[in-house]
Amino acid sequence: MSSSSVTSKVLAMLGAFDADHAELTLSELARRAGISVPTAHRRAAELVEWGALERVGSGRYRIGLRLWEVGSLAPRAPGLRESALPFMEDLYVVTRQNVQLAVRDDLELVFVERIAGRQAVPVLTRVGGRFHLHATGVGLVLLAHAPAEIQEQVLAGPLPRYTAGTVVEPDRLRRVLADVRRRGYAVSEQAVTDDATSVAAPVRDRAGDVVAAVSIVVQARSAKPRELAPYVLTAAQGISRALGAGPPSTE
Amino acid sequence: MSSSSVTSKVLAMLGAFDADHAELTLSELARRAGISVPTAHRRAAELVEWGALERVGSGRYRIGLRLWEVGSLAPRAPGLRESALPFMEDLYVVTRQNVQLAVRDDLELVFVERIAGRQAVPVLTRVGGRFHLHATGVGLVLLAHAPAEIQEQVLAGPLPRYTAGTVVEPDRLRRVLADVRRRGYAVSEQAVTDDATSVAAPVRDRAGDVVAAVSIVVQARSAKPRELAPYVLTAAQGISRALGAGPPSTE
DNA sequence: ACGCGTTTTTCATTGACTGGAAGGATCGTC
DNA sequence: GACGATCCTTCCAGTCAATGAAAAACGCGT
Repeated sequence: MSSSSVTSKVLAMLGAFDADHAELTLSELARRAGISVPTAHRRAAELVEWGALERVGSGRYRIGLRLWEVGSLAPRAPGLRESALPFMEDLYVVTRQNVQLAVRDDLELVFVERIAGRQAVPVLTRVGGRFHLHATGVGLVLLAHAPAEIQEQVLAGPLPRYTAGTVVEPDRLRRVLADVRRRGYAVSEQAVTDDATSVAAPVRDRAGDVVAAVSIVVQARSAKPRELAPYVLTAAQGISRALGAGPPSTE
Repeated sequence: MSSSSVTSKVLAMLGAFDADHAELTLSELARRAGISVPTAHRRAAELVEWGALERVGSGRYRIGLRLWEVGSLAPRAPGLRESALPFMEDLYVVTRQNVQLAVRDDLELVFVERIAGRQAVPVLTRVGGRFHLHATGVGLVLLAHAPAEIQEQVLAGPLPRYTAGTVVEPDRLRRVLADVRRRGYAVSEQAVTDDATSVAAPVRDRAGDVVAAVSIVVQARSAKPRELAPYVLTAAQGISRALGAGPPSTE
């Protein structure tokens, strides 16, 4: 795909938006997409007409409802979320803590769903957002069960440090991952923020492959991972069953 | 936008997918998008490389995770959902029934969020799906508060009938809409399926405009709309407050 | 009214795009 | 294994949609 094709330019325009740049002027959009202003203007007009972009009163562009609608057909995120939500609800009702669901895409995780009650600890995640695999509970589960070449690529770094508790030494992370697989769930203690601990478990599909991870995120100072794990594992098993997975077995 | 532009063809390809056609062969994709097979093949390759489409083992195409990620930035759906979810959770915990959030796009509603416990009545909605405005609870709320020209267009029909209870006569629908505005909430009794009744209330933004509607859907035979309304109204007011709306006032 | 930055339009040029045709791949049937 | 049908992938001569520099229009602040 050459960066001179129309499709690549249109996609670059869609990719110009992120959580910190949810609204863009035409000039900003052109600059971030790496194309000329008149070209961005013309392509934007088509995208607006179709609904992929919307233009607000100030003349700024933002992502449109239609794009989200079409994106809602993606089986790996909203489709998965549909199956997982009842079990995540149950987990939320029982624990009243943040419940999260994530999938792996290449070397990163993508947050698919999050249930956050109003008393829950603040988390840095955003549904639809991406994150590194090596620090969060869900990330550790996804990494521990990822193909070997993915694990090697992640372990080859860079592994950013978020807190003093983030595991960034490859050898140590390897042992953490082996522990996740042996134990059947992951604990991430103050590895992303100093006040949060998460417990995560793997979600499997019909073929038995780990396709997602579900977790709860609690206050670090009141965290009791060993007590929480059965709840998370139960939710993960429920979701797995909904995805057609067989009964859980020891790995 | 001419149907001969590249952008329109790419968008037509994305639009070729729907809930009943979540996976498509190249030939189906080309046919549904109205373009030639070689053109679809080339554009699909670019879309796959970027992540907007994914290709599965059978060679079929489906919507890709990246498109959903970008779509998650759309303020009118997932952004709104973020603010609404805690209040919807509360409503779900109290009622244990289906909770839905929808927005209006032109002459239709789009379901933005749905919380469905496992004991709740089956509903026909899909997050990201569209529906007519004149039958569901959320649709009636959105229509009742829509600009006059939108209301006139919807009332001009066609108004499909789903059940014997669907209001399809324009004069009668007008009175229903006036009732929704006067009362402050909408009741849709067996208007979509024979076994479901929904109670819906308006969600307002900072400017006081109705930007969404929230509802619960319950079994028709056990429905008591007047008892349920306060719960729905409370959730709607909570969401409105989260969106920056002022205190509720009599309309 | 003026200056400046942003947006929108113009237009000659051309490179990206096109689809019919050909070839390859897959699958089911005999 | 041969054959036919369908789908997928590539080729290529011709076309036309796309391009960006430049100009015009617009909006805002002083």
